[in-house]
Amino acid sequence: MDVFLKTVSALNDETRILILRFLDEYGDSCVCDLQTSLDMIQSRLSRHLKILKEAGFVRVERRGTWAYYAIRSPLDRFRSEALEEIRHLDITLPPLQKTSQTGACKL
Amino acid sequence: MDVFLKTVSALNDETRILILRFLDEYGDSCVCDLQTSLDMIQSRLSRHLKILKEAGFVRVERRGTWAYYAIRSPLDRFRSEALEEIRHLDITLPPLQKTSQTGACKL
DNA sequence: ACAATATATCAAGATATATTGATTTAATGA
DNA sequence: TCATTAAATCAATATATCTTGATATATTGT
Repeated sequence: MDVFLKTVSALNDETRILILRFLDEYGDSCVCDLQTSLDMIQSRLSRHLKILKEAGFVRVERRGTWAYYAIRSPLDRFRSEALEEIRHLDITLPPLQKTSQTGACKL
Repeated sequence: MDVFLKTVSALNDETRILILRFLDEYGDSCVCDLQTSLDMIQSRLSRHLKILKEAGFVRVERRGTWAYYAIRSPLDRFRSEALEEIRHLDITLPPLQKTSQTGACKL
């Protein structure tokens, strides 16, 4: 698929917009933190993170069994404009819950 | 639906990207010109034009039985960035066929 | 090597979106 | 008013995408 269409397609989902907004606000997060904070089951989150990654919005860094996702930097022009739009959306962002640091995730 | 999501959703389709690219290149066009030039059946075209209109990308002007569509101007920041991206895509744009001017459309 | 845990992938069903052909609406001209 | 034509909408089907629960993979510590 064309790159632009893939980029747009990745933006075309409320869940992914929320994830992007979350990562933009709180910075690097491991999947289990996202799970507890956003109250999503693991497979769903994993799927959307993959789509965001393949669309060039996020990067992953593995540390042990954990996978830390973050907004890619630098983003190209169109993607940063999209992120800027997302930044100004009226989204009620749930508070960050750092399960990964306080102990094991045990989800 | 949220405005941003609606905007993105409108971009998330090859047909609509082609239509936007076409209007950007050739300017105002009536539906029958789009039909012949892009070789699309009328109902399909009409549907996509409606989506583009409701997403704020195009405007319509009626002249008699004809409906002329054009890129809205000015576009807001995000939409113009999107259009700019589309402008640089590797799309083989079919030539403009002005059915509406040479006579009746008779499609 | 084995157990435990985090993450990724798979399969099935549910939901949304696109395509087509048929029908409806609206404007023009005889 | 009636016939004609452009464009919009509708109904049915096809296709794609999302969600969930189950399973697979990979890493750590014992």
